Amino acid sequence: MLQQPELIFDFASDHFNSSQVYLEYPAVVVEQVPHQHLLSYTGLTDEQSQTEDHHELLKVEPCESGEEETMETLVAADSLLNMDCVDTLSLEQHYSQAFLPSLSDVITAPVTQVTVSAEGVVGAIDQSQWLNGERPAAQLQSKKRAGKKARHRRAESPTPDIKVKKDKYNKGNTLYLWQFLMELLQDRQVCPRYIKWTDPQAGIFKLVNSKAVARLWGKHKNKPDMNYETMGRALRYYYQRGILNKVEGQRLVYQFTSLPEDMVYITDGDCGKEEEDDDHDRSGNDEDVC
DNA sequence: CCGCGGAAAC
DNA sequence: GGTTTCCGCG
Repeated sequence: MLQQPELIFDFASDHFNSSQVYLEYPAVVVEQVPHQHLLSYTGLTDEQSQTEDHHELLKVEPCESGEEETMETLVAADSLLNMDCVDTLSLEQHYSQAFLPSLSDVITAPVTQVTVSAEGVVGAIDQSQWLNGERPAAQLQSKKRAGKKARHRRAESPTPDIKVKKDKYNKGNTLYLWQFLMELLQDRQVCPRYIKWTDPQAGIFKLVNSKAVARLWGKHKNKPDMNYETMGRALRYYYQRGILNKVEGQRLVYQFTSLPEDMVYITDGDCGKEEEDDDHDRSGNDEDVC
């Protein structure tokens, strides 16, 4: 019934260990980062370094029936996306570098509408990598998790130690736009509402509320003037990089050329349903969307 | 409003 | 390098 916070922490730290190496250092402050929210994106200083704003914004109203995208919901969703909860933190780890070979392969696989993901499940840590393929794949990864065994003490020390990771991948909070969109696609706060799959298995999604998505993106990047026109340009650059395709004829509809191994798909018909393979007792945080 | 890609800045 | 910003055009 109750979930042990220790487990969660263990999960988180273990997770980090598997792909990151930057938490070896004792408590060295490499550099001061001006913005706290930027810091918290690193996922290490999360619990302590939350700003007050986020505390309020965190408690999101389950589901506002209003179709209008209010600023509150947007911000709240954003904060939920980027920090504060372990689940989303672990999500970032999913976006290492690899891609699936191709979507056609995925389609042939007996994939159901709902794919189980490792988030929140202690023990399913190792599937934080994507299947590797031979896309243009601007990024290639040889092997992450070398024999590094950093053990991470997650104690509530009153001294907020600031760590800045200097990894080759994903410096700081640098979620790429395509990663960010995938996060959105897996977040019930925004998925059916602002962005949604139209054909999950084909990687086709629609920016139902382009304005809202752009605003979330702008918030993430700290670009208050972000809009769909600008974000769309970035999206269009993905064409030539083989990350995205445009679904022509359908406005606001794009397609990922490849998908992560353990994407959690949220579809319309799947509103109140949770996707869980095990029937573990769910802690009482169930709040259904819609 | 959406979509496109060149160009340049960041 | 990955956008961001701006633009002319469709």
